[in-house]
Amino acid sequence: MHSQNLINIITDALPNLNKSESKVAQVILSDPDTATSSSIATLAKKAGVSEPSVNRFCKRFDAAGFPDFKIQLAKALVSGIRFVNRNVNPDDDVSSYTPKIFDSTINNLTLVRDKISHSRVNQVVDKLIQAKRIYFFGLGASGSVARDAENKFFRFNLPVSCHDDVLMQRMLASTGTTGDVFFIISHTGRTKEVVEVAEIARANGSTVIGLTAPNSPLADISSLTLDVEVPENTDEYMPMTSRIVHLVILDVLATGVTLRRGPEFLPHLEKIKNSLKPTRYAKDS
Amino acid sequence: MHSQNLINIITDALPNLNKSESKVAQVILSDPDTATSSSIATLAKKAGVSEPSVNRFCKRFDAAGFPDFKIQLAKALVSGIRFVNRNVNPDDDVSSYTPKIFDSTINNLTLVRDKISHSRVNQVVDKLIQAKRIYFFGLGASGSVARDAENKFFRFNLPVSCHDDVLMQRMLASTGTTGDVFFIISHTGRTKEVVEVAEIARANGSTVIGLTAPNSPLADISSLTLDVEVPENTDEYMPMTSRIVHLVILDVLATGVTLRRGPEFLPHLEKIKNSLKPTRYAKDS
DNA sequence: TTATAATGTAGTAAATTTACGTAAATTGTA
DNA sequence: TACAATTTACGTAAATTTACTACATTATAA
Repeated sequence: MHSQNLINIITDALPNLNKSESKVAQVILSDPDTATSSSIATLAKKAGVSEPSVNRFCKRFDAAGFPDFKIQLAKALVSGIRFVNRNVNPDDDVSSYTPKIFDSTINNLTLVRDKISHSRVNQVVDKLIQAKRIYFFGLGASGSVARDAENKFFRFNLPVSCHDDVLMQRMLASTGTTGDVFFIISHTGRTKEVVEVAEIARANGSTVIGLTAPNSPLADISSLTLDVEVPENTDEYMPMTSRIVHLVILDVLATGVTLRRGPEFLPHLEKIKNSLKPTRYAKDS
Repeated sequence: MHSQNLINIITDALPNLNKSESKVAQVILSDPDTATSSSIATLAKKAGVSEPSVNRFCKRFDAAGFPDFKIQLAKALVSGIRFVNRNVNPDDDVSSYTPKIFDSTINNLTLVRDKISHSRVNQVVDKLIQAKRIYFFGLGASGSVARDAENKFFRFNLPVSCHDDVLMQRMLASTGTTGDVFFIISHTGRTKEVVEVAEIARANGSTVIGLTAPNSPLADISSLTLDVEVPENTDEYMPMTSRIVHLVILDVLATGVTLRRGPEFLPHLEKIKNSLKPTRYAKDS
């Protein structure tokens, strides 16, 4: 587990803070970057509290004092959450919105990296290894995620397929049996058709793995879920980044499967890689 | 542009430093972590120089003073750890390989974020806005990227399609005309079929935009390229992350197009979003 | 009302920075 | 090469800023 980010720690502690402590917290969270270059006096004034209150605040979060706190804060900023809440504005130009979109994606990846359940990942890898067949299902944007997953998992010499057609999904789900794994990808986990397909699959004894939002109908019906909690889009210009988190999680799963297969499996992967060589121009042309 | 790592900067400057400056540098570099929690007096003593010398050293490296320097140093330490390529080892368990894969992806996104040419992005957005038709082409893993792009760009009320079939791509390229944009996605930029398709498209006067590796055959033949330089995979267990970088760049482009369309275009996007509502279970069920 | 926790005031200690002077190094000249 | 002249490097000490401590006051809860 990654050491929990100081900013997250403060955010989590927010409800349990005293009046003046929470004033300090708010000022720091609203602009952590300037906080790292402020003196204790400046910060105290901005928060409307006394200097010792700021100092006590720092000690509450396991810092030796104010300067030490600033250093921890600076570290926390680099490790991820400096990207918090930077919306794309209608009057942004390229050099504004480009890094914002990258940062938003990076931020979500960081959050999921620190939050994802390793034991759950392990369980899913177990299921995938034991599977007689794997189906990747997704609709809309999740359709291309499913397709990408197929492209990765066929390498394991397993019967793998992906489907973005609801009727096809229904039919396959109804013919599934124990040992078949239906890996269902959905951002919201609330699309009726998708949930129904999951129900059908489970009714037939198949394993359903949901890569989706926690506490969603799809998560409830799945045998096993990989929870992806990506904050809702804050503005209409910021693209949906859950797809990308899904892809990385599938990368993790594929790596998990590869590692379980052991080193004797590597030549097989190498063979697949080499099969593409003749289709390419040589590197030093 | 993001600044380079402070530790690298100091290391690079080492030969050009004064006697006492280099003493300070050595003490800092030998144990940067304790340096971040030392006072200027401690550090000066350890280096065998006066306190103002340490202060001057800090200012030489664009810090406001010693405390500011320590903060920059702390940041550099955190980002440095992540920048080291942490390979997946055959005996890694879940809690080892999971964060490594996330970090590798995050690193690549960070690199591209800092390197991508904003003017180039702008030019591509121009072309996409003016396009009479847009075709997204990709093979293999890039096929699902192309598909994702279609899913995003159809919202702009433009004739958009995606194709992962080489023959289809050839035929479409040969029927293209001025005003058509062929957006070709390729990790290596060296797949012969893909390069040939690009050649055909250009021969017919169409615009070819390459989202691919710089200096590759595809980049050479394209009208406009978005260079993605993702370091080669260092070990066989680490998945290819260029797909993900491609997706984020497409997010950036889509945002660019949306912004150019102006706020009067938002209701159209909203309409598309709302069209999906009836397919979903309500949020508070 | 009393006890306890929370916050602020004022003073103190520590740390950092500035100003200035001396020493060292560099450059130019004889 | 030797000897200024000039620049640069460095340290001392004082000034200033910053952070912390001890104690007083206010608010809160029992």
